[in-house]
Amino acid sequence: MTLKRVAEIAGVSIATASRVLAGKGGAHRISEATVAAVTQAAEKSGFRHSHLARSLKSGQSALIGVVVPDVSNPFFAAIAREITLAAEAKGYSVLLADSREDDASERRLVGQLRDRRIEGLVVCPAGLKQDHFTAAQDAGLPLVVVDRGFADGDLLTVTSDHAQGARALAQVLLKAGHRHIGVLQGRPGTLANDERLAAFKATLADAGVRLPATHIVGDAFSETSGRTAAAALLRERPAITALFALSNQIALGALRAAAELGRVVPRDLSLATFDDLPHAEFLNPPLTTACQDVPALGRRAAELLLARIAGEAKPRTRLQRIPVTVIERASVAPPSHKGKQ
Amino acid sequence: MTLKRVAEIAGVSIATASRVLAGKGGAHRISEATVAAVTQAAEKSGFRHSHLARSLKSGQSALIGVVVPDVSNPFFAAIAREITLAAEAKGYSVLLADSREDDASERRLVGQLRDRRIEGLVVCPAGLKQDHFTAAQDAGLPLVVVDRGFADGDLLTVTSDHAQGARALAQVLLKAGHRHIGVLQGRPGTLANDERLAAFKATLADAGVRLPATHIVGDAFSETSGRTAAAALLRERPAITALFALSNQIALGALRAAAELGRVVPRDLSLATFDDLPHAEFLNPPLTTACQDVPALGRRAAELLLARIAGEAKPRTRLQRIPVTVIERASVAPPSHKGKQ
DNA sequence: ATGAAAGCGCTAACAA
DNA sequence: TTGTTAGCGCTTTCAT
Repeated sequence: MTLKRVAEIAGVSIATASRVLAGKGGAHRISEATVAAVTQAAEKSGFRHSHLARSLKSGQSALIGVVVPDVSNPFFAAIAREITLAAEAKGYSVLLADSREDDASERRLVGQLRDRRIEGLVVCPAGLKQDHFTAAQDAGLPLVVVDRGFADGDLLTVTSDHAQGARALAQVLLKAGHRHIGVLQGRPGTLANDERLAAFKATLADAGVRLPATHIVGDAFSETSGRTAAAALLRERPAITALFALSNQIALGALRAAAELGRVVPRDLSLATFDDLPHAEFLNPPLTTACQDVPALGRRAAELLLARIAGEAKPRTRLQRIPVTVIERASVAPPSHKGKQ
Repeated sequence: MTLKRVAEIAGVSIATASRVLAGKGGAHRISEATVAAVTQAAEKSGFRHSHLARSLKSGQSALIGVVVPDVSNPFFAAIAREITLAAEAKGYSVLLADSREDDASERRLVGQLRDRRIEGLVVCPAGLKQDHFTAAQDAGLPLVVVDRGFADGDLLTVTSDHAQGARALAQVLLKAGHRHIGVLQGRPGTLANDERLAAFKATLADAGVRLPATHIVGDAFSETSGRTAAAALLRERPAITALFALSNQIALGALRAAAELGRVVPRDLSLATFDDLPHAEFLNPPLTTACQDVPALGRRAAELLLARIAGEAKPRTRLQRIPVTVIERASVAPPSHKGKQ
C-alpha cells in the first residue's frame, strides 16, 4: 500500500495525502474533511510509510550501526542494550552486527552498514587494525569505539579505567601477602590487556615484587585460554600462590584448571579478576574483581555518538574513561592459608 | 558519492557504471577498458552503493527485525546472536529492538520495523496480546515467535518443551523426598509459566502430593519477584522444604531471600529451577535446573523465518519444541538434611 | 558494447 | 486549500 494509492482512495493528490499523514494538516490549512478522508483511507488500507523512500529522499536513514565481537556475551549485550535504548529514544533504529571476533567479517559488516547509510557507528573492534574505521570516519561517519580501544590513532574511545582497576587488584593481592603471582592475560596488543598488565606490573614493582615474563601467560580473553594457560602455569610454577585473570572468562577457565589440579580457591590459590560476572556473589568462591560499569560504557558511547551525529565536535579527550569498582570477595586469601572456608 | 558521479568521472553512462559495479560486466560484454575505468573511478572516490536506493528499487530491504524484551539478558542475547549470524550468512542485516518488557513500546517498535520494510520478524513478546503481530503477519510479514508463545492463535512459535522440564524437575524433588513444595512462578498467563506450572502440578498430583494455590506465588520472571515471593512464602509456610523457581532470575531472588532468612540451601531448603545460568556449576550452591537449549531456540527461529521468507509454507506444527536437559546439582537434597555440605 | 529513460515511494518547492 | 513536479540513487528494459 503506497501513498499514491491512499491518495487515490481519498480522492486527493499524493502531496495532500503526504501532508496529512505527516501531521502537517494544520500548517497547510487542509480542510477537516480532507484530513478525515485521507486518515480513513490510510487506516482502512493499513498504509505504512516507507522509511526507505523517506530516507532516500531526506538523506537521513535514522540508522545506527553497532558491531560487537559476540552479541551473546553479556558484556557486549549490555553495551548493545544501552545503545539501543538511547538510539530508540532519539528516533534511531539499531542495526546490529556480530563480527565473531573476526577481523575480515568485521570489515565486511562495517562495509554493509555503510552501504545502508548508517548515520553513526559504535564498534568494539575484533582486531588490532583500525584502518577500516578510520576510513569510515574520514568519509564523514560519526564513530565511537567502545571497550577495546587502540593505543594510537584518533578514534574516540570509551573504555574502563583499566590501570586503576589493575593497580587496585595488585594492591589487594600484595596486602594479602602474595609474592609469587601469575598473570593470565588476554590478547596482547589490545589496549585493555596492555594497560591492565602494565599497571599491575608497575604496582608490583613499586612493592618490590618481580613479575617475570614466564609468569605472564595466555593469549586471548577466553575461557579456553584461561584454562590452558592457568593449567600450564600452575604445573610449571607450583610456587605461585595467586593469579590475576584479565577477564571473567579467563577467570572461569582458571577456576576449572584449579579444580582439575586439585587446588582449592582460595585455600591453595588466590584469584583476582577483571570484569564482574553476572552473579559473582553466588559463585563458589565469590570472586574478587575489578568490576566494570558496563551500562555506563554503553551509555557514554551512545551519548557521544548521538552528540557527534547532532553535529557536536569531538571531545578533546580521545580516551573517555569509566571508573571501575574493586569488590573484594573470598577468592583472595593469604598464601598457604589452610582450613576454614 | 553517487553512481552518477562515478559514471561522470569514468566518462560513461550511469547505466554502464551500474552494470560494471554490479559485476555484470561479463554478461553485458562491456569492454575491459570501460570496466577498468569505472572500477577505478569507484575505488578512488570511495563509492559505496546506497542500499536504501537499491531496496527502494528492488522492493527488498534484506532486513530482518528482532524484538526482545531485554537485549542485555543473556537469554535473549543468545537468541539474538543466533538470528544475527544466520541472517548475515544469507545476506540479511538485523534491526534490533528492545521492548523493555513493555507492551506499548513493543507495538511502537514493531510499527517502526514494518515502516523500514523488514522482510521478516522474530519476536519474543513482552505482553499477552498478539493482535499487532497477527496484523503484521496478515499484511504478509513472515513472523516467528520465540520463547514466549501464545496459547491460542496461529503464530508460528519456537519454544522449549516446558512440560518435559517441569515434569523432570518435579520428579527430582519427589525422589529426594519433598512433600511440601512451593512454586515461584513467573508471569501467569504466559505459555512458559502456565505450561511449566501445569506439568509440575500434574506430576506432583500423580505422586499424591498436593500443591495448594497458596503455595504458588510470584508474578513475574524477575529476580525481584522471586525474592519477594520467596520471602513471603517461606515466612508464611515454614513447612515448605523445597522451592521450584520458574526462571533463573527468580531462583537468584530466592537464593537472596533464603540467605536473608538464614536458610541454607540445600541444607534447609532445596531449590530447583528452570533456565541454566551461564556458570551454574560454580554457583554456591550449584543449581539443579532444567536447562534450555537457548542457541537452538534462536537457530530454529532463524531457520524457520528464513524459510518463510524464501517462500516456504508454514510448518503444520505451530508450536515447535526444543528439548530441555535436566541437570541435577547440589541445590536439591532430602528435606531436613543436616550437616555436611 | 553502451546509453536513455522510466520508476521504486516519498517530500517539498513552487504554482494556482 | 490543494495540485504539479522534480528528484533522492539505483536497476533494468528497451533502444541503438
